[in-house]
Amino acid sequence: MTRASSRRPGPPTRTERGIPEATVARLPVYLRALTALSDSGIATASSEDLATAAGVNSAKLRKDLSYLGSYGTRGVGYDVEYLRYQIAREIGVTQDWAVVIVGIGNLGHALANYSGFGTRGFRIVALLDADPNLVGERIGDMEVRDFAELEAIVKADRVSIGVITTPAGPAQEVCDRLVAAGVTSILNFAPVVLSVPDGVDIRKVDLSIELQILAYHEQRKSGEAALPEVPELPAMNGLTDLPSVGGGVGA
Amino acid sequence: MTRASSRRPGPPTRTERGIPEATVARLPVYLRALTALSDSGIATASSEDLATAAGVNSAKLRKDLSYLGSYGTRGVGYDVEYLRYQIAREIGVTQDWAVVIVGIGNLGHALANYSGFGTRGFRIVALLDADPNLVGERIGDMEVRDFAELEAIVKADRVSIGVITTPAGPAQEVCDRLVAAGVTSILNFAPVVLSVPDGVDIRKVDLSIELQILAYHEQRKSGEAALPEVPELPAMNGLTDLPSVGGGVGA
DNA sequence: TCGATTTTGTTCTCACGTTCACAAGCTCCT
DNA sequence: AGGAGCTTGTGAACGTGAGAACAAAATCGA
Repeated sequence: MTRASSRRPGPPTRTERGIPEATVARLPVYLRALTALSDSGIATASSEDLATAAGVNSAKLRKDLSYLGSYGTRGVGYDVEYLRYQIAREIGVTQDWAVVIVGIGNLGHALANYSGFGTRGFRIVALLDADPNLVGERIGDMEVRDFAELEAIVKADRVSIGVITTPAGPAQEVCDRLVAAGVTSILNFAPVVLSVPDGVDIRKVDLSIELQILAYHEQRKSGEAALPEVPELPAMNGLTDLPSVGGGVGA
Repeated sequence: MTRASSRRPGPPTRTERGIPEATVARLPVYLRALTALSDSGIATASSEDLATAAGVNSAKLRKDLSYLGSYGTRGVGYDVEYLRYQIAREIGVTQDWAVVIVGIGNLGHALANYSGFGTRGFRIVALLDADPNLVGERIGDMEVRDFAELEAIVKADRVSIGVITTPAGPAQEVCDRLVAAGVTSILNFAPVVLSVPDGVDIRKVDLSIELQILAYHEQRKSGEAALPEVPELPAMNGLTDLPSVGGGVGA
């Protein structure tokens, strides 16, 4: 505890038992690669094999794994099953996490039907929507329940992860309700920036942002020097249809 | 060309007219924030206003925008409409990009119905699936067509972006066909690592990876020191059901 | 016209992430 | 037993990204 001040500047301040965020984001990829190897009956794999399967280079993979401990054998490689278990444990998917999905539109439907929810470790305990027309509908072996039941469900099932698949409009309110009910991790598919208090983790998945990033690079490829000629002032007149009331920064 | 060697070490080697990847990933967020401000009738906004709306800090926002040029006015802020146009142009969404979606399962359905496809700038020109039972089905104002028509469609509509929403199995083959047909940007929802030749951009959206990242942090919160006790060798015996044929690195 | 005030654009520094390269350590063969 | 041959784990160099801080430039009021 009091040794906190004695942290020497030697290594890049490897946080106490903390794994770099970039590494955390790759662990699930390694986990999937290991599962695939295991399913093929491969018992041992080198960092090179694993790296290829995971789509990264082997030095990065070895460094990532080194944050978890020394689970390999020099001159041999990694035991697939053993490493798989260690990574699963580190991520936390050896236990089950209860998940609620809020907003049963097209996307909510798709996620609800996602067989096995991608990977084991997650259990959908409720599908919620505020639309009375949707409540009661059966999806797979689940039934859509009223959003008003949120608090009871979160408490009863110890739900720690919420998935928001509502439109942008109600997303912040849904988020607030989730947090108030005790959910501490949120996966947001709505195209808005949600604000949450400290201690709540939030991740965002945004189709249109991904497409726009692709478009940027695409433009660089085909266009190269054929950019739209940098119009210093395009047809701005007439584009601003809105009255611009109260426009501005301060008042 | 020959000036390549004369690159001085002054700034962090700001790539020739190249925008840092981290900045590119944020530009769509700024674009959305600007659109929201514009819709509210705000005509001018400071970097602080914009940063709040976009969920970043203002220094980062200003630095990001500085890569595009000097589009603000000191002491005043940014003209919302003007900046919005400049960012849209830089990203490339002032033109229309033709998109095909391959794999019309639950997720493909959801994306096909996604009204306006999130943001303007993208036009779905075809929904493709290899399943004869799906071909012909109407979704919105589109009809599912046979995957075999891919090449013809890509050529006819100058499709540069492909979205893969198939299961993991056929994803790599679909990807290869897309690339062979001339698609140079791919958005992959299938839970596999796709390999593509140089010059083809690929981005991945993976629900189960996102959930696992959340689970990792969640475990840190509640568990803290209550990790599953680091079993050095768990119930490994019996877990490896598979014959382990040809298992190993070399042969 | 001039100074006060505001806000941008940029520089500098630090932290993080990636990659290289190699010593340490394991297995296998003789 | 001992050396040859691999493969891991890690130290060090390098590149990218984030944030603080400040000079430059614009507006506004007197």
